[in-house]
Amino acid sequence: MNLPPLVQSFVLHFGEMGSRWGISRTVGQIYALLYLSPVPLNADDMVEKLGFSRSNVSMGLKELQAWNLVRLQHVPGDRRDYFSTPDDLWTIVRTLAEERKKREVDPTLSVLRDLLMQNPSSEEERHAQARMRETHEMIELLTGWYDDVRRLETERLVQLLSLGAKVQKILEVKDRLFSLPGSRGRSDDTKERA
Amino acid sequence: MNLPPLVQSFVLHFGEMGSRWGISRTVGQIYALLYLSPVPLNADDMVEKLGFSRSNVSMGLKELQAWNLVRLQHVPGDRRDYFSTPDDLWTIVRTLAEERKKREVDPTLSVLRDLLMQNPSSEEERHAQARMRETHEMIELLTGWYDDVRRLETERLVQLLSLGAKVQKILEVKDRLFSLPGSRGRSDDTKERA
DNA sequence: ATGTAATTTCAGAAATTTCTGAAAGATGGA
DNA sequence: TCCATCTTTCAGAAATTTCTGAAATTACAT
Repeated sequence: MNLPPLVQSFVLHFGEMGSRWGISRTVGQIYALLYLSPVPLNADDMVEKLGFSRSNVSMGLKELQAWNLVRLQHVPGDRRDYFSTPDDLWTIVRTLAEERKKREVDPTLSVLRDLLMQNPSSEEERHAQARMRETHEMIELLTGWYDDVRRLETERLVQLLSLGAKVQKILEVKDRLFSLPGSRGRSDDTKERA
Repeated sequence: MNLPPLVQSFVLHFGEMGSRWGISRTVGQIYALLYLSPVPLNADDMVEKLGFSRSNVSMGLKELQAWNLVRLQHVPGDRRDYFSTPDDLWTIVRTLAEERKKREVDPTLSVLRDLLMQNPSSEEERHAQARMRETHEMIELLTGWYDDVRRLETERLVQLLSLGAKVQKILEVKDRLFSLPGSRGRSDDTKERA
């Protein structure tokens, strides 16, 4: 591996982390390298810096493209493909969330919906289905929230995240101000979503 | 595999999903089985229902215990170990988040902090460090938020999630009500966190 | 203590995933 | 067109992960 020490440590760490996620060590390293690079890199650059085979780099780049995580560009007068990551880290995070949802959450939701349609033919299956219904509801709640916040502009999103649980306080104020006495002040909020 | 069809489909699906996460197919299946089961199960039950070796089940249970995802219990007059998942799905989700943070995020933060302490010895390293700083900040923002909301009672958390991006609207109202003219109304919100 | 039932460990087998080199396929001049 | 350069594909090699059976360990009852 042919990299400045700081870069190398980062690249190695992300390789390891990569394998805890769905991606391979190689792909993790390629991405880390691109992420830190001040300029776009071509496949041979990566071969040279990371020290694995040309074909492995090719595979890795293909996978990163499937994840929408890299941009392919061209340098004038050079017909090799150059790759880079988006400059804005938020763009990367959003893409990551989107793609993971597509690969992991959506298929699960679809399986759950399918199983919930079927008729339980025993007490055991009835209980299992109840559990699945619960699971389905939680995932819908979570993805519903995600679907909402991903539409926010980054600045707004950051603001919201910085606030953390303090939103809670503001909600309480709002409840006190606008709810009818006796009401919990939630009905209209929760319904509107649908 | 010796399971009612509904249960089997669910178990198989979670086995596959499991391998997209850090856990093996086996572990995923064991957990899915426990999750759907109306009663606690012992290791032999699992061997019988899932059809893999006793030792594999033992390993799987050990891993699930390391993740804090199962409860070990005993039935009177039987000295085998029985396992179950928490009844409350939120408890499971919270544990999952906690453990994943511990395994994935915390080590990354620590590597980043370490690398940010070091002196860049080239323009390339300087640029890389800037990128790492950005990364570090984003992770801190995200985990800060997480740290905040995980303390909420479940009911409050659900309320917050149901609200989705509509909090934004309420914040705008609050800004209009309480900000000095010309101020963006953010300074106190963001500072208070520290 | 001794025996029995249950659990864990662990070395190697089996399966899966990752990686490579060689060959095939593109692409863009001359 | 042909040639040079770059990229992709793919079959098998290498590495890693998962799984098993046998042996070791633990825990409890007599």
